[in-house]
Amino acid sequence: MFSAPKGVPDYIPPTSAAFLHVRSTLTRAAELAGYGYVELPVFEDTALFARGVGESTDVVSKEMYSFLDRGDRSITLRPEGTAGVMRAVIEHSLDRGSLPVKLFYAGQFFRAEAPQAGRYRQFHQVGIEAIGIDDPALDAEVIAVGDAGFRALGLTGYRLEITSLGDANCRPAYRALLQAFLAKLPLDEPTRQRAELNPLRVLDDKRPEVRELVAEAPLMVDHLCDDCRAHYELVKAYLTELGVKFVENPRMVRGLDYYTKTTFEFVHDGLGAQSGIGGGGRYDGLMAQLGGQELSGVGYGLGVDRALLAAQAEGVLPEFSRVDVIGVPLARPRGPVWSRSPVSCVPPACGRTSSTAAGR
RNA sequence: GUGGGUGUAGCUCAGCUGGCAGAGCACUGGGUUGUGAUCCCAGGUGUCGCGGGUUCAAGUCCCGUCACUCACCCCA
Repeated sequence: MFSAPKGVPDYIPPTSAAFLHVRSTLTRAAELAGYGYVELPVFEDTALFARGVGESTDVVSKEMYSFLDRGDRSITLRPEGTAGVMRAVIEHSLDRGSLPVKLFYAGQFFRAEAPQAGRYRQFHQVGIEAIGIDDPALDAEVIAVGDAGFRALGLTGYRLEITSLGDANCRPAYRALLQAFLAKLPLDEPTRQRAELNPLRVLDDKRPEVRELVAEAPLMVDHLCDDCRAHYELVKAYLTELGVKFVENPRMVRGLDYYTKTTFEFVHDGLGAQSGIGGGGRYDGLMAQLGGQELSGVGYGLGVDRALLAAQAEGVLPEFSRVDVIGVPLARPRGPVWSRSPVSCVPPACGRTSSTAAGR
């Protein structure tokens, strides 16, 4: 007997109806905000992700599904959406029209991780990208659209965390400062290596003893350059203006290298260890890095699978009825019976009769 | 990759200290009924994950193995 590959979910009735509901609710929020749909390939040139996401990230270094195609080209099943959207924008010169370019997508993504509650090897995201405008108002808009999607689902048990990661001006100096701080701490070897590769991640350590050690560590938000600081302050002001509630989390970590300035995450506590139901941020250097113009961008990815789990945990999903009408035969149907009814309808099945019909 | 938990009917699960495999739901057939609803009767429900071992006797105890799962890690 066959079974689905490890870590890959099947959505079957009745849960599949809820899955569609969640996905369409999240995409609807993007449509309502004026974003245009892009349908992009599920696999791309491996180098696109390596360069876009960052060679040193876990996603690229050990979680990609890569293979050689028949022409010996290295192909990778997409682990995230932004790099592919940037590629398409550049390839089709969308960035040469009016800015910002506003796009959304929905689909499957793949990461070869150990499966866990809310973490799958094939998972589903709905994402948006807004490209070409530096204005912090755009950051606030993107965040608000994501928040609106979750709210439309009926979710209330999540919080929005935001912070700023600085940019090429201020982050390198901060990073050196943090590494110098961490080097003086009595950390175990794996953590020491993490401090070397991605020092921010150490700030996010779950172990209480480590949290205590890094309690006094310098934070990026205290070392932002003037430009980044002003940007961050405006994002917060705009969010407040939009009525979007948020909390600042200066220790937030994102898994992709391209983020600059604003980053954010939607966190839900009802899912188990994998609490992020969506996240995103600004990525000002990415377009240029992938061979496009020097254009900024900001976007998010929302986890459909996790949003579904969250909605189930909160009990906010509507009842999904597969059919509105059931046809009952009074005599044995003698051929195919198919209803053209505008309501969903189960006609009497061939080869079956009710005991009533059979008895008369 | 490293730990913990769980593998028994199609599904959800009982099975206490070794002693003949069980319940509910679902399913099939029949009966009642102007529903394929409800109710009643009858019935498949099974390599007890797999392989060894201990024992007169293993679903139960021991070893191994595989799968699933949760957690670390990482993240949507």
